[in-house]
Amino acid sequence: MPLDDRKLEVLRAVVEDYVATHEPVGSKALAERYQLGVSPATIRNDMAALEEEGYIAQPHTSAGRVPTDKGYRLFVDRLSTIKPLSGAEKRAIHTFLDGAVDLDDVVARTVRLLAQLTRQVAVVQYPSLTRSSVRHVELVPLTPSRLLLVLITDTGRVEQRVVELPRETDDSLVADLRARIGSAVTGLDLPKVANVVENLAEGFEPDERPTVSAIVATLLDSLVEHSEERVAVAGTANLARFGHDFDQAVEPLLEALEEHVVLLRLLGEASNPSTLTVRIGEENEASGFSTASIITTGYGPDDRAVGSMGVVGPTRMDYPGTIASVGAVARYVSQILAANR
Amino acid sequence: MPLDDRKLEVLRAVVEDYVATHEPVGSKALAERYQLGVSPATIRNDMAALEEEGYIAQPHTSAGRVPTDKGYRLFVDRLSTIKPLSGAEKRAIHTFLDGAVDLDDVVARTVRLLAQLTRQVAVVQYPSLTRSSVRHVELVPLTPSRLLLVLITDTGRVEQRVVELPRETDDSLVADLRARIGSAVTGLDLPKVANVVENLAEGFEPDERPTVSAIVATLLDSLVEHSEERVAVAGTANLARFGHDFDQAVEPLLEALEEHVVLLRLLGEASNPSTLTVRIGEENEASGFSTASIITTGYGPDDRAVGSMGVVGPTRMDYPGTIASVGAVARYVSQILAANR
DNA sequence: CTTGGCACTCGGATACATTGAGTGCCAGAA
DNA sequence: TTCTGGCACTCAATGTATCCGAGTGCCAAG
Repeated sequence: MPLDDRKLEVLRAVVEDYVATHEPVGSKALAERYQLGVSPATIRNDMAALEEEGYIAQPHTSAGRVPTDKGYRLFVDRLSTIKPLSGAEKRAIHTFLDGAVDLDDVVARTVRLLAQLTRQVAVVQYPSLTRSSVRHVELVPLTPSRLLLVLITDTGRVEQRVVELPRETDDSLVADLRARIGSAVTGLDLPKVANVVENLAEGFEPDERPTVSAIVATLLDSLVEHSEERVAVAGTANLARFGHDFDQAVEPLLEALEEHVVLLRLLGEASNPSTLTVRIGEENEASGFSTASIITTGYGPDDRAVGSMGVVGPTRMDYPGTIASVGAVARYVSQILAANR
Repeated sequence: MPLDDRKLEVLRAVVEDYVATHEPVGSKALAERYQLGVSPATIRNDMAALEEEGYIAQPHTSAGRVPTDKGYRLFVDRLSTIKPLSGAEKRAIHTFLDGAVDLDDVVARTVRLLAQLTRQVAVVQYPSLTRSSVRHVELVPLTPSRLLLVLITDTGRVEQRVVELPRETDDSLVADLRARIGSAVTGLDLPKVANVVENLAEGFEPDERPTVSAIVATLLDSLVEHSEERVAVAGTANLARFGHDFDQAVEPLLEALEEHVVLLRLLGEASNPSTLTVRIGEENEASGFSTASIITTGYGPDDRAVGSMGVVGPTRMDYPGTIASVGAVARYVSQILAANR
């Protein structure tokens, strides 16, 4: 049996009411609160059909209905329109993000802003190194046998590593190295740095090569091959506050939120800043997220996604509002990144 | 009535049993589990005396006793000896921390290690800028009218800020500036940088002064005056797992843990790495921490504290074990910082 | 000062009755 | 057909009564 328009209207009403009240919703309550133009008995029949198709379910026999994952999915895909942000929300985005002094600050402010707007847990990935290019490489001598390698990307990330040199090295060699490495890699995508840099040592005097190799090895190892993706999390207090919204324990969620590897998998890799993904309940393969929904989107300058951000909340979340918030914040952050390039 | 030795023994037993079982402890259970050498009736009398003095209390008439804040305080101050770490724990500290590649990594690993060892929420403050000195200053031109100011401290912190220049500036001026600012401030404590640097512009040509002033202003404003103290937090999942240990909601705790300003006040400023502070229950003036205890210590190379670290847990925590863990981790981190100097 | 005995207290567990929101189904109306 | 009102039924949640026992305070004897 196909679902006619009224049944879809009933599903929408069930979802909206359940999200608002957090209680199983019965036919009578629906008839009272929504203008469906039919009696509770008719709604009961429709609900029975919706249950038959798996869009809603009963926690127990004598209770109202609750949307299933499938029901939320249909709601998100076909029944909801994105709720425009309020003026206050728009203003909050601007005032919150405009004062950021550097990339770390942008990310920190963004994640707190998202958590505050959506009242859920927010996650923001730092711009991925593998999607960035080199803006500048700096070598800072610390002692004759140690130096600091600083790498600055076009997205504003600044990474540094201490390099232990195999022999004492004077400042002029360091300056020479800085110039040659710099001109070799500046402007390059980080994944391409590997190709360019690995034969760099050959252009030097034999007794300088070990030093060059040490630096190059550090550059490659920790910044290209083992480059860590970093993430920031905020709003875990919202988990405690609205934790009972999840039908299961919040503990596995909190654990997952501390496991950045898991988080990164959850964020997924967005190829395009303008696409927004909603994963509902069991659609998340990660364990512990069966009663959670995740809304993610990419961000980055000029439709080139350099990272992802999103929020994690109970499946019974306000999808239209949350989707609008995540989208708006991502767009504004993308603008900021584009302006700072 | 002064507390004789046996009464103190009883208090110790009450604390230990309550921490182990998390249940109010009665006279009979004490007589069975601890070799106090007296009958339950005698223990009852002692407990009545301890209650009279405010060291223990009864949740309700027909229940056992529970230590009060005052009881824990006495226990910590006079009745407990620091529990030596197990071999596994010592090994964990070493293997966990030895692989750190830079300061951010040291802090990140430390906070996770602490959370894991103590099974509580761990907090680590980054080495304070105000207690650090300048190791290196770098100016990286981004565009003709913007440059990146990078500051590296002796504790390994790397801070960067974008400076908008009032006019276009060529590389040679930047190089000159770098050299002069560098030689002026390298080695100086950050709080002293302000004095040295504010008249630096006077040594330059009049048309260069606005540029110099812009850089100096950024340096002062964001790195000396408004220098943010940063903190890392881990183990919030432990709050959920053992949250019922707190007699009240964990929500205000989670909120406080996201408010880094509050956290910094809680950590307090440790002047000496070897002193360790225990604040129990109501001794924490911060709201929401009335059933929490905080154990903090400073850390830093050579008995010079550059930051604090600690853990937050329920008042009914294993004080001897937690104190030992916090102390050991802080000492090892101090060593690492000393070695990397 | 310590101990065994004893009456007393009271939170928590158990059992059972009551309530009411909500359902499914059916017969009659539109 | 499709909708509606009526009605019996289900079952979680709530309330009530009762019991149980860990634990106490007190007292008199050792």
